[in-house]
Parts: sequence; C-alpha cells; structure tokens
Amino acid sequence: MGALRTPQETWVEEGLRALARGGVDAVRVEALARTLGVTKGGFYGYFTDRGALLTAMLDSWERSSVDDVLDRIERSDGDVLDKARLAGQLTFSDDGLLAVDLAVRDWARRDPAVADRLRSVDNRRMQLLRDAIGTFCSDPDEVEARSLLAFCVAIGRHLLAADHPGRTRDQVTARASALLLDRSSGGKRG
Amino acid sequence: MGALRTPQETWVEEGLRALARGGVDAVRVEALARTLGVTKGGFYGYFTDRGALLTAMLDSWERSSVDDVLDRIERSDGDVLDKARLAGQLTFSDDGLLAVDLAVRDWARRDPAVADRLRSVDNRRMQLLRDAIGTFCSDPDEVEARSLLAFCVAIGRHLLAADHPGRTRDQVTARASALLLDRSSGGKRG
DNA sequence: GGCCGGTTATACGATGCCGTACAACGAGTT
DNA sequence: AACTCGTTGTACGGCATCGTATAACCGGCC
Repeated sequence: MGALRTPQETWVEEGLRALARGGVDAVRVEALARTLGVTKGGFYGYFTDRGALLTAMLDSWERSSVDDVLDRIERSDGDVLDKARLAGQLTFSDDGLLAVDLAVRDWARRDPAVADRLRSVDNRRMQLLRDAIGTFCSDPDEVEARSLLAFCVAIGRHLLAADHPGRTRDQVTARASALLLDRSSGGKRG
Repeated sequence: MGALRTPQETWVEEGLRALARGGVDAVRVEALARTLGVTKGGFYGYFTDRGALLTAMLDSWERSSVDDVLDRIERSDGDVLDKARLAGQLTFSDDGLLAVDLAVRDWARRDPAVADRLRSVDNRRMQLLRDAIGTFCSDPDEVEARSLLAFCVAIGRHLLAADHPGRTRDQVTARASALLLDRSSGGKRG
C-alpha cells in the first residue's frame, strides 16, 4: 500500500494555525493545502468535508488545552493555588494555545455546537479556580466572584487594547492577580 | 436630481449588523445588498471599495460607542463612580453595541489599523474607571489593577462560557463589581 | 410633456473556494 | 518486474464575491 504522505494530523495542525491567525473563516481547505505544499487531493480522503476538519480541530484543541494541562497539573507539586496558577500559565502563556483559545471563543459566539464544547472546557478550568480560591475564602459567593474575575483577566488581558502609562500590562496583571489570589488581600477566611 | 434611495448610513448600519452577527468576514457587499433588498449598484457610488465601508463602519462605531456615551455621561448627575457604572451599562448592555464591540475586538487582533482605533477607544474608557476608582483608592498601582479587572469583567462576562451553579452570571458579576468598586471592599483609602 | 442628473439594475470578467471524478503515482508485495 | 491499492495531482462544475462598465430608471425642473 502507498505511504501516508501528509497524515490527518498535519491538516489539523495547519488548520489550527490558520484558525489562530485568521479565525474560523480563514480555515480553507485549498489554502491549507497551499501552505502545506500539496493539493487538496488527499484531504477528502481523511475528511468528508470542511466541517469534519473543523470538528477534528476542536477535538485536538480540547485535548491539548485541557486534558494535557490537567495531566501536567496533577503531576506537579504545590498547593491548589500553585496548581491554578500553573494551569493559567500553561494554557494562556503559550502563544499558540492562547490564540487558538481566543479564536474558539469568538467562533463560539456564532456556533452553538462550539459554544457547548467551550462551555465544558471553561467549566473544568473554572473549577480549578474555585478550588484554589476556596482555600482562603469561605464565602461561596465571593469565591465565585473572584474566580470569575480571575478567569476574565486571564482572557481579557489579551483583548484589552488600553495602555497603562508607566507600567507594563504584565505588571498590572500581576497586581490584579495578587488582589484576587492572595490570602492577605481580603476575603473572609475559611 | 434623482432621490437618494438607500443612503450611505444604510450601508454602514447594515454593515455593523453583519459585523456583529458574523465578524468582519461576514461583511460582504453583495450580501448586504441582498438583505437591503437592492443590488450593489449604488454601493460603489458611496464607497470606493469594501475597505472604505469598513472604515466608515469603524467611524460610526467609535462615535456611537464612545462619543455618544461620554456625552450622556457628562449630562448625567451622580459622582464619578456612578458615571463609570453608567458608562459600562450604556456600552455593554445594549446588545447591538456589545456584539459590535466584541467583533471589533476580534478584528483588531488581525488588523493593526483596527487595533490602533480600539486602543484609543479603550484608553478613554479606562480613564473613566481610573477616575472612579481613584476616588476611594489612593495606591496608583492598585487603581490600575482594579481598573483592569473591572474592564476585563465588563468584556469577559460575555466571553466566558462557564456556568455558575445556583447563580446567574449577572449575580456573580454584580458581586465581582462590588469587590472592585465599593469603598468598603478593601483598597487603601485616598 | 420633455429634459437632466444622480441613483440603481444588469451584465461582465476575474478570483477563490467547495466537493467530485478520475487519472497518475509509488511503496510494498509477489 | 509486474501488480495492487491507498495517496495525491489534475480537472471540472458550481457558487459567491469583488470591482467595473453601461444602460435603465425616476424625481425634480423647465
């Protein structure tokens, strides 16, 4: 039998790159083929159509941005707070993962199926935050509010276009994280 | 002289609706014409090309989402904090404005020109928050951090897909706002 | 009524994309 | 060396869009 020259994963990876760069609408079969240096000839051997590629891309994204991260978290040592911080770093520091995440988030606003998948992903991430913040804050409503805030900065810091005169965005974010995640910064103790 | 049947603003408005619904890539001349019940015949009398429409849309957006809002703020009474809250409501409660805002934000990630315009808009909004938070918090770094957090929830609450068991997103957001904007919730007093 | 000028419809060529059909290829097998 | 069968290239028809050119239209004016 003939060799498998450009396997399914290659299409998925390139698809995710295109998604990150230009949103869902930039994921075009023929365009991907061009950047891969092939024609779309083989594509329809793996995928019934463009939609099938998009689903495969979501599968791959969910695996690498949640499952893989959770695995690494579990094998790390440190308290729950450290784990939450590590999770944030792992999923929102990698430029590739971050860009895909933002693109998926935008995509989800227009596609209910994508919204569902994102919801399950976000729920798992949110639980990490609740566990972490719950260690030093006993009011469940405040835990929820702080978790929401933490999640919103994690994403929002990359969407906000405002400047911080005399400071870097990272500095401001660090201070914001401290307000939310440090035992010393308020919140009823548990 | 002949009457002006579908004026420039009509194209811009419909363009913004398309932007809100499907992102920049959904703003197509012929598609807009169809939903307007005309052909693209007249379009190229007002705009040199699709790009010109996009710029006109940004102009209109900047006016209605910042200038108009700031005007209404100035004419309102209440302290600086009330004004900031009102600004948030005005720009992020209207479904139309909100959807356009999110779409522009995504668009800005790929188009430097759009990013520049968004930056000037976000800077003006951010200053409202600084002024408000500065009334009860004297540490400039913390003012900046809280302002960032407030801005991030304002946007992020519409991007997060997570659930809040036993609560609504609005309830959690309200609690989060209280954490950030109430004098009583920490922060060095000014 | 008939002209005028701006607005709009229609028609066009070009481009890019989708999904299909089929032929060419080539690695492994016999 | 010939065969096989999955992988790939090529070609096709269809569709949507862009921007242009040109003709039809129509309200206002003489």
